[in-house]
This record gives sequence, C-alpha cells and structure tokens, in this order.
Amino acid sequence: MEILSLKGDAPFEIIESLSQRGIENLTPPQEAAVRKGLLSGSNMVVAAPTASGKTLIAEIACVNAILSHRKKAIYVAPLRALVSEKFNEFKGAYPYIKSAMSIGDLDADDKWLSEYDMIFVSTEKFDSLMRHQISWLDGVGCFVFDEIHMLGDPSRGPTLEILITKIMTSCNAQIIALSATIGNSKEIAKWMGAELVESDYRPVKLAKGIILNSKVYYGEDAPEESAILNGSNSIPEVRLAQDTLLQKKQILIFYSTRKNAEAGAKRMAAELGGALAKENGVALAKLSNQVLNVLERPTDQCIKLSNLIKSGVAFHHAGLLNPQREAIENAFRENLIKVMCSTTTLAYGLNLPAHTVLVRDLYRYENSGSGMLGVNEVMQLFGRAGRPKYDVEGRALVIAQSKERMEELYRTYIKAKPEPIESGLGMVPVLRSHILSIIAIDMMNSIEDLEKFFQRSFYALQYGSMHHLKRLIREVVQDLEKWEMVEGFRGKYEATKMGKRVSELYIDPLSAKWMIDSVANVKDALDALFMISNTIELRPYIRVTSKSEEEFAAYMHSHSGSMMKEFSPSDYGNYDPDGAFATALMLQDWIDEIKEPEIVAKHSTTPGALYTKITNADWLIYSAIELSRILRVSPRRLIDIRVRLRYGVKEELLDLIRLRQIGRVRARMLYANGIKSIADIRSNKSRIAGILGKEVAEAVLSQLM
DNA sequence: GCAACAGTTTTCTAGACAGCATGTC
DNA sequence: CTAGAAAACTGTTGC
Repeated sequence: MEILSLKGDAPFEIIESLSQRGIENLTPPQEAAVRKGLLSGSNMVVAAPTASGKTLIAEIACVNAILSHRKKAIYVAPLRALVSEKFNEFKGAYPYIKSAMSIGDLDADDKWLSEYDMIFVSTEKFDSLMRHQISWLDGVGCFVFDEIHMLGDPSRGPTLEILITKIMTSCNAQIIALSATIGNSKEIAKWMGAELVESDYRPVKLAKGIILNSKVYYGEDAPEESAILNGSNSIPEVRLAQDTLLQKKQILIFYSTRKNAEAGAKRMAAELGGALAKENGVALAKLSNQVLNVLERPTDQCIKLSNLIKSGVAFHHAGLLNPQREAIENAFRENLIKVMCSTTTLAYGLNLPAHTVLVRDLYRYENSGSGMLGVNEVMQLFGRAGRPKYDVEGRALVIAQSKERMEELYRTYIKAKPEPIESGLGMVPVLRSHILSIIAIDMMNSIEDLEKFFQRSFYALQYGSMHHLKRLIREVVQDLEKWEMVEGFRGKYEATKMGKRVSELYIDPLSAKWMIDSVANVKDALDALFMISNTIELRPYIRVTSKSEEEFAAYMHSHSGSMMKEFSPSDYGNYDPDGAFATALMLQDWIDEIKEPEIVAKHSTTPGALYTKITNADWLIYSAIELSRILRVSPRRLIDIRVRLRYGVKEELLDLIRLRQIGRVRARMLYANGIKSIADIRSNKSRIAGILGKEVAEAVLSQLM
C-alpha cells in the first residue's frame, strides 16, 4: 500500500514526513492497522516482530491526534534507552511538534510537560506522574504502550497493568499497544477493547536453525542438513564465528551469565582475534584505550574489556560502566567490533542487530520453575538477527550436542508457538504500592470501588474470578491502615499525609514503614546506610561474604537496644538483612573515599553495579529525609550522608564540597594542603591558585562574595 | 615430607525502573 | 526435571 493513499485521512504532515524519510509504502501490519481504523481513533493491539514497522503505526496515531484533533499524545516504553531513542527519532521527523521526554535521569521539567504535545516517558515515570496528579491528562488523545508483552514480566508487568487500567478507567483516548509476537494477543486486544493486528512480517528474512557439530540444520518441517560452517575450530560457537567472519559479517552471542559472556569473549579473542586485530588495529587500539580510561584508575574488568577490544571482540553486560557500554555499542554498529558476547542486556529495546545471532545458553538459573528459556524469550533474542540495509537474510541459531537433542530443540524453539503472557497482579507486594497510590490520588476510596477498579484489570479478565484478588485488596488496605498511611471512616478511605508522600516518593510502603520505624535510631553513617539498604529498592544486594557476615553479627551485637531494637525481619517482609548490610558496607567504603577498583575488588562486584547502588541509595536517602521531616525527626545527619554519598567524600570535606567546581578530587587536594574549610579559603586566597590552577581558583573565589 | 598435578565436588549464576534540584574532572 | 565454568577440595604420584 502506498503512503499516498493515506491522503485525505491522515494529516498532510505525516505523508510529507514519510516521503522525506524515503518511505513510500506501508508494511503489511501498517496497512492492516490503517484499514482497521487507526486514523479514526480505534484502540489497537499490534503484535508483530521487531522492525516490522510497529513504531510507525504508533507515530501515525500520535501525529493524527496532535494535528487533526489538537490533542496530546503520550508514548510509554519500559526502557529509558528505548524512550530516548524514539524521542530523538520523532524530534527529527517532526521538528515543529513540541515534544518532550521525561525519564528518571534527564528530565524536561515535569511542570512544563503540559506545554508539550508529544511526550515520551518510561512506564514507571508515567505512573509516578499520575501519582503527582498531572493536570493535563484530559488533553491526551492517544496513548502508546510499547513492548506491552512486558505485562507478563513478574517484576515490572504489574505496574504496567495498573497504569493501563488507570488510563482505561479515567481517560477516553485512543490506546495503541505494541507487542512482540505472543500467544494471547487476542486476549490483550479484548481487554483493551481493541482491534488486533497480527503479523509475522519482517523486512529482513530470518533463518532459524540448529548447529550440530560443524553443520547447520534449517528446514521447514523437520531439521535438514543445510549448510556447512566454514572454519577449522572444533568448538561450535567459535566455528560459527569463523564462518560469520569469513562472510565479512558480525556475530552476536547470548550467554546466560556475565561470567560466561566474559569467558566466551576471551575464548573468541584467543581463537580468532589475531586476524581482526590486523584488519582494524589502529581504530581498535583507540577504542581499547578509551574504554580503559573511563575511571581515574581502571578496575580489573576495565582492563579485561580493554584487552579484548584490541582483538575486535567485546563482552556486554550490566556490570559495565555507561560510557563503556555506549562505546562498544557504537563500535559494533560501525562494524569495528565483529564479535559481541552478551548477556540479555542487548536483547531488549536497543536497536543493535547483527547478521548472525547465536543463543549459546538455553538455560537459566532459577530458584523455581523451568530452567529452560521460554519460546518468547528465545524469539526475542533471535529477533536481533539481520541488519536492515546490510543483510538480505539474518540467521539465528542454537547449538545441539546430539541428534536427539537437535530434534527436541527443533520442536521446542523452531516449530513452537509463542506462549501466552500471564498477569502477575495477584501478589501482595505489588498491590501494596499501587493500592496506596489509587487511594492517594482519590481515584477510588472504598473497598467496593477498588474492587470495581481491579475488575477492569487484565488479571480479572484472564482468570475470570475476582475471588483471590478481593481477599488481597482487603488484606492490603488493612495493612496500609495499620501503618497509618490510609485512614478509614465509614468505609471511605483517604491517604494520610504520610501515605500521600510515600506514594509520591515512589517507594514501597513496606520500605517506608521500615524507615519510619528506624529513622529516629540512626546514630552514625553506617546506621543510615544500613537503613536505606534494607529495602526492596536497593535489591538485588551485593554478595554476602564471610567477612561481611561477621561484621553484621558484630554490628547487631553492638547495636542491640538501639537501631535494631524494633527490627524483626518478619515485620518488614522477608528481607535479607545480611545482604543489605553487605551493601551498606560497600556504600560506607564509597563515602570513606576508597578508590573504585579497591571497592569493586573488596566487595566482589562490578563498577556498573557500584554506581547503580549509589544512585539508588541517593533516592532512598532523599526519601528517608522527606519521611523524617513529616515525623519531625531532624534530618541533619541524613542530609550530610546524602552529600557524602553523592560526592563520595568523608565528613571532613563536607564544607569544601559545597562550593561549585569543587568535587571529591579538588576538595581532597585543598584539604591535603591544609585548607580545610571555606573559612580557610577566605584567609588563604593567594594560595588557592597554586593548588587548583588559575581558572578554577577564580571560579571558586568568586563564590565567596 | 611436600610439591605438582589430576580428578572430583562445590559454588555460583540477568536486567533495570523510580524522587528531586542543579552543575563533577 | 533440564547447565556449565571456575574455584575449592581431595587424592595420587614422584622426588
């Protein structure tokens, strides 16, 4: 279908923008969406593979709402990287539409969002905006929910489900839901009162197959020997990499753990790194150096990654630092890095395809349930195969150890149907936070209203019964009342001041309860760090070592009677105080100015994890400060810790750090030179330039007026 | 008696969202 | 119910 046939139905600007971008025809799913009423406001569920043009369907609906109906449009996605990618694309395509992005990191000021017509947000951020009772919700004409199969994610699905239910019960706008191929897209469409567009259209063909020894088996109905892997190596994954490199293509390999990914990368570099190094030596050396010097002093992991890059190989997982991640992602896009060994970080959102994808590990460690990856998960990984514009066909493979195993894998993954996704709403911890938020914004305020609300959830549709949910609702409301976060009067519930604030701070009510109970007992930095660590938000904790366990025992002993007096694990859910304490010890090293490589080694963690924890700790300590204000407990001590946490400095530098242009390094330099406070700077003005350099000294001194 | 080595058992395991108010080297 | 790499541990050999 040509885009010109949209003339008359769609705003002129859409057609103009599409042709400017060289898009002349609609893909089959796009055409189906238009036919089913995309432009006349119908709700729509689009279930189709990545890169089938789902985004354009959403784009058309949004621009239509904005330009034809003078309404706002909101795009919601589960990953910040994805939100920011779409935001930038949209800004480029429609520079005259006022668009804004609001994600945790880097925000357009929330208050000004009302001035924008196209708003890009993450799921949780939008949920948070709803908790702050945004005024402009009525003006929204179109909501887009990208990657809506996240509904089935046990940890983050419920938030998405509640958010959509909130939207459906309180707004009258078009809803567009974009999903990967799943087993029950019909059910989702029914839930949202939406038209269903289902398609397996892909712009680049995908060959799914299985490796057995040195051969690849594809096949329509049964595995047939179809190709021999060129190369000499006997290890299947290395052989496949050789074959891919001989075709001058790139390979992306998925492993189940970080350790496996790193070990895999090392093996690849050893087996076939020489040739790659020769080809792009200079550029690789430059990248290698860049990755090495991200920190003041490189950690073991930085050195490891840096060395591998010299061979054109990289590993990728969440333990990397952001600048490193970006650098190697770009290098892979530019075809500089040829072999990428990754955990599932690269599977979602980010557009980073490769000609060949190998899912090497088909299992995953889990405490409960099946250890094999599900069909949907493997298809998500497979979907990364084939680069539009560069490849006619992508290939996605798994490895079999035997002929029998191959047939089994063929049935499980190549021929299998995608699984249905299931609502994860039926659990107390997720309900706690959301029920409080619903009461706090006065959306619903009786048990009956809450039941009505949840009647509209996907859970209720899927399980057909509200029995279980009704019991949980009562249980949760009772808890919230006991914790003085809501107050009931004649069956009507209202949030208390504390409850309202807890909901806005976006922390779990149980975490809040723990901090409320313990904040008055905080005597020193470690108490504060332990308090904020012992929450769901700082999970997963870093590894507990025998040493941290010992220190925890000593801590408990010395603090019996104060901090821990009221602490009983059963009162605050099944938290893990050992892990929390280990995490607190790591944060303590950070605010004691221990250098990153040492912290990382001592607590057997990664640079990436350290910074994630510091960022999250900052949010929690801010929350603790806010809670203590409501409790009329002095937050002074916590405010000091917050500054130390942010800059990673000891208490003695707190005064100096208040100055702009002075961070942990310069403050320490001044201190070492005997300048210990702002007053010292005042009385030693002439010496400052000698310590900090002329320009910085000027900037610092100008602040003393 | 002890180092070097080979075989065996144990241990360990992915990712990433949120608040708020401005300016690190 | 399903894995596999690496560390820790154990036992054997050789001097």
